[in-house]
Formats: sequence, C-alpha cells, structure tokens
Amino acid sequence: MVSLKDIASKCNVSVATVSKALNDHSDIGAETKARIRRTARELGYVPNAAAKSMKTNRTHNLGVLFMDDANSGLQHDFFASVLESFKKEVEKEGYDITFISNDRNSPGRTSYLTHARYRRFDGVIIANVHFDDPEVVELVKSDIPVVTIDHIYNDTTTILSDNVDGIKTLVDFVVENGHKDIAYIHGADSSVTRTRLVTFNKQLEEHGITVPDEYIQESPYRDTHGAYEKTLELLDLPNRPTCIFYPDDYAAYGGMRAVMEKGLKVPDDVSVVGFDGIKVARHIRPRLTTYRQDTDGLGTQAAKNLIDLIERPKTTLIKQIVVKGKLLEGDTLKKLN
Amino acid sequence: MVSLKDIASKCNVSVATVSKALNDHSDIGAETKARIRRTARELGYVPNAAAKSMKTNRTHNLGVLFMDDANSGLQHDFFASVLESFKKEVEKEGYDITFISNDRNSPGRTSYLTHARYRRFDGVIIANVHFDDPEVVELVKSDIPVVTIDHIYNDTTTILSDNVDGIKTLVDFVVENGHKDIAYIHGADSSVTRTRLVTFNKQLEEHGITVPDEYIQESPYRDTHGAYEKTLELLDLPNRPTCIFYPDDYAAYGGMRAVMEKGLKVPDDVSVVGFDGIKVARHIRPRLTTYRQDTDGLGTQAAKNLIDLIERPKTTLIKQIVVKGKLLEGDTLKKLN
DNA sequence: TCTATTCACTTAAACGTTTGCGTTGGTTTT
DNA sequence: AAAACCAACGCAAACGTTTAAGTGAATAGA
Repeated sequence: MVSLKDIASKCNVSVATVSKALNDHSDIGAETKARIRRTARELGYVPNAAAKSMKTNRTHNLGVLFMDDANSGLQHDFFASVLESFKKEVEKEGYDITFISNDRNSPGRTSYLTHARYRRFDGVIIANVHFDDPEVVELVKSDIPVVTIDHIYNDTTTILSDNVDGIKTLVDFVVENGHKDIAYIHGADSSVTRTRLVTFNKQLEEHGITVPDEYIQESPYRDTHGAYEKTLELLDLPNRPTCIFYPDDYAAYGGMRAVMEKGLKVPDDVSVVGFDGIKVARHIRPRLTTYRQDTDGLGTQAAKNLIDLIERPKTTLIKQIVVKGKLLEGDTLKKLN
Repeated sequence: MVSLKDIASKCNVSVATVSKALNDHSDIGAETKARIRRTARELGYVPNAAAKSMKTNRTHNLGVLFMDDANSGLQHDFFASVLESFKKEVEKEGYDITFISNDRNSPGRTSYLTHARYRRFDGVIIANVHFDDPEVVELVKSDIPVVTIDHIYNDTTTILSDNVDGIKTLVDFVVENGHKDIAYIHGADSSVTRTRLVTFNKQLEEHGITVPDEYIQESPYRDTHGAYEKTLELLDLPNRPTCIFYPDDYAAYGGMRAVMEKGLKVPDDVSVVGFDGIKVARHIRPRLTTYRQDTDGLGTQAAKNLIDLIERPKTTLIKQIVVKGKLLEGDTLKKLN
C-alpha cells in the first residue's frame, strides 16, 4: 500500500509537507501542492483510516446497536427502514456504520460498551433493544455520544415516533366512520405501549365512548399467532367489536386470518387497523388501514442529531424529537355511516 | 483512554511485556501475566483496534456492498436475511461488518475499492449490485478477498442459490398437481433469470409440455405493479393459463391482485407460484406457494468462505457453492387431479 | 568450573498519520 | 541598512500497538 512516505520521496519533500498538501493546509505552495496531489493520484494513494484515527481521535465510524425480542435483527422491517435512512444521511457527512455485535453468547464477546470503545466509534445509535439491559444502560451512560430511537433516557437524545398522534389519528378516523365498539390488542408492556394505550382510552373518552375491559388484550409485537388467538377470543364475545386495533401490521395480518377463519369478512363484518405501515402491506389486498411511521424522518433525524452531538458538542442540546407519521387508508375499515 | 503504557507503568514493566502478557505469549512469567491482566481489568483497559491494525495489517472488519435497482437497500427482504446470517456467523469469529457506502452522488465520495482500502477491510461481501458496474468489477479484481452472492465472476468465490433446483421443484410440483397451461412472468434479464427461464422450459419439456410464446412475459423483480399488468394480459388470453409463475413473492402478490380484480379466485380459477419465501408471506392468507431460498445457508456459507479466504489463503480454493432451498406449500396452487 | 541453554523480561523500531514549532531565504518596512 | 515580516517547507514527537532482537540471570550439562 502506498503511503505518504512514498509520495514524499517521489516528490523530494518531507512527509509532513505531503500530509499538509493533501489536507489543503495554507502553508504549502500552490505549485508543490499540485505536484504532490498529482503524484498521489498517480500512485493510487489511499489514506489509512486507522493511522488517521490514531492522531485525530476520530474514526468517522458510527456504531449501530439493535436487536428485538424475536431476534429478527435486520429483517425487522421498521428498523431496517430507519437504519437505511440513517445510513444514507450519515454517509453524506463521511461516516460509515458498523454493527455492535449482539450475539450474547459468542465465545470472545465483550460488552457493548467495550466493543464500541474497541472500535472507537465516534457515536452510537441504539434502537429496538431491551432498553433496561444493564449493558445498554452502561453504553448510554458512557461518554460516547448516543442517540436512541423510541426510548427516552435522561441525558440522551431520542428520536420518537409520534405514538400519541398515531393513535389519536386512528381513533378519530375509526370513530368518524361510525365505529363505537372498538377493541385494542396492544403490544407487550413498554413505554411505547403505555403511551399508545393511554392515548387510545383518552381519545375514545373524548368521543364519549367507553371501552369494556374485555376489549383490551395483550399480545407481543409482531406475533401473528398471538394476535390470531386474541382475535378469536374477541370474536367470541357476546358484544363483538366492530373494529380491532393491533399492535402492528404483522399482528393485524394474524388477526385478519382469525376473522376469515371464523367465516367472517374484513371489513364487512369486522374492521381491522394496524400500526407501522410496513412496505409490503401496500402490495397486498385488502390493503391494510394503518398508521405509517415516518421511518425516513426518524433515521434522518437520528443521523443529523448524532452528528451534531459529535461535531458540535458545545452548541448541541440533548433533546427529544418527535416525528409524526400519517394515516394510511386501506380497505380494512368499513364505513358504518 | 487507558493504554498499554498506563498498565506498564503501574506494573513496573515495559509496554512490550504488557502486550505479550495480554496476548498470552509464552515468554512472560505466569505471575507477571496474572498481575498485568488484573490491573488491565481494574483500569478498564480496552485495546485500540486502529493501533492494532496498523501493526498487524488486519482490521477484523469486513465490507458489505449491496444495493438493488429499487434502491431499497436494507429493506430488501432477501438480502437483509442473508446479511443477518452472514453477520451472525462472522461475529463468531470476531469480525465486524461495515457498509461500503453506495450513494453514488454524495460530495466526497470515493470508489467502492477506495473506500474498502481506506478502511482496510480484510474482505468484502458483494450482493445485489449491478455486477457489471465498473466500480464493482474493479473491487472484485483487486487483491481484497471477495465473496459474491448470486453472481459468478472468474476468480471469485460465489455463493449461489440453487435456481435450477428451485424451478425444477416448482415445475414438478405444479405438473404433478395436474397443471398443463403454465405461464411464467420472469424477471429482468440476468444470469439468474436466464438460468431460471431455461430450466423452466427444459423441465416442462421433460414432462412433455410445450409453453406457448405468449405465456412467457417479463416484468422487473419485486415490482408488484408490473406483475399486475402482465397478469391482466395473461388472463385476457383466449387460452388462459391455469397457473402462473412469478419472478418473486412480491410480484406474485401483484399478480394475485390482478386475478382478484378480474373477479377470479386464487387458486380456484388461477394458481399462483412465487419465488423467494419472504418471511411475511407466512403470515398472510392465502399462503403463497413458493420456493424458499435458504438465506441462512447463503449467509453462513458466504461468511465461512470469506473468512477461509482471509485466514487460510494458501489452502482455500476459489469455488462456487450452491445452496438448495425448498418448496413451501401454500394455498395458492389448485390440485387439478 | 566453564560453557550452553532456558527463562523472563527490555529495547527499539515500525506501522501511517498529524501538527506545533523551527528554519530557511526573500521581501517589506522604517 | 538594520529590523521586521512572510511564505514555504522540514523536524520531530506523538498516537497505541506488535515483534524481532537483545540482555542478564539462573539453571543445566560436560
């Protein structure tokens, strides 16, 4: 590999001069600069990121930490979308991204923080993990700039999907379409789940609608089978709901299956409402009525804020940024009026 | 950050001794070793990957290059699955993965190869790109160990999905179920597409079935709308096919939509066959009959072979590895006999 | 008793950069 | 004509490691 030294000797200048020339310092003559740059190109010089980072204490490399319960990793539609946008945005600023390995039982494994330190990441984005995992907490509390997605810590910038707006929008839309008997199969307990559930109840109250206890069920996120079973229960109720909310789009598909197997129709007999806006849902009939999270906004905001935190720590505040999504009308909600 | 030097001065030994102790060299006394390791732990020492890589010329970091036509990046179900398995496997051996940025029009961008050299990746995995892109070719021809997915170059190890087995399996299954009028909407031209198409024709010939020209149509991969339109054309034929093959599962959903909108039923009037086995398809009714590519096998094989190439170049052959998938029976194929 | 050998460590160079400070020689100021 | 300045470059240290070669003392072999 050709290094500064090679260029230096070929140009009869010192290594320092070459470095300065390539970094466009002002104390190198225009002519020398041009000559050095030309030979650098001719020799196919590529700087060495490792060497550079040793001197500058900056790697221009960001760590990515994420993993959900189902261990679906990259296949998690929502997160993959957020990450994709994040990646594009940071690349614009010259950053790369590297995964912080999350295989908890590999032989030589180290903690998340140790891994991040080993690679000297300039910053880290965290999403979709167990946020109360001690290792995650340790990473968050460290001096490494961190941005989290969808979970609030003290002293950490967070990018949040607007769950309040999401549920409000859906509730309003469903009620406007004449529904009064609305059930909610919500996800496993978490701050996001609580926010959604509280908003659900509150917003229905606004409309003067009270929800019977048996209409509120729990089933894990992204679990079609769990949603399927809970839906069967709901359908067996004497006062069957006319509309069912699901924790996410996957679950909604599980629910729709239950409805069909009962010999009922979506949306004629039971209306179905999802949450997320997974891409594939646009391609499948009936199109799911759901709230689409702005994954692009989430990823972009996360990127911008993380880079600000890294490059302009003095003037950057820790903050929480809420990103609104939007209603996606499909064919799974019946107009009752 | 605490370095070897800090440990050395605290233990009253030289830096070299510390390095050797931590790397378990044989020429350090057992007692000293223990003392050094203890203080390293106490001080919270974390090695510096950059410094290490400067000396060893190994980064234990692998580059990932991929991007499909639709620019869907990480959201590409198939590739995300392969990558996930790849990631898990390489992590076992202590490697990290970093994306080679693929935004072709960002300001300070460099070629794929330059990026890979800049980060000094030990190896690179390539998938889902335009394989005849000069930049990709340049990367492949370089001295960096490379493994490609689903595309054969000379002198490059490739992991291939078994398209021949896939199409054969599907054709056999469909024919066994009594179908004789089988159409194929295939993907855009590529070696994979050609393999599938040739196998399709050949295998039907084996069964004594000839396919009319108008049964063979082309539509881009993962394009539901294109598949939708081509399906409409097929359905309007006087000799309507009883079964339609699609380039992939997404396209199949587009096709199913066309069938339904024509007032026909899947599979009663028209049977539908996909390719890929995307995860979400298992959760949606009717379940798609398709050929599931073994993404886990592909990713794992890619990882193992790339690491072999890196760590044991003398004893590792460039080879092509074919990974079989398997038939996934769903509800979209009608038994005609 | 003298010479090899082994053990346990140290020395020092090297990897490829960046950067504060110094050193030139030449050009302006007073 | 002396003092002051500037433009253009070199010196050398430093970042945190690894490793070949060297050193001194203890042990073993003859």
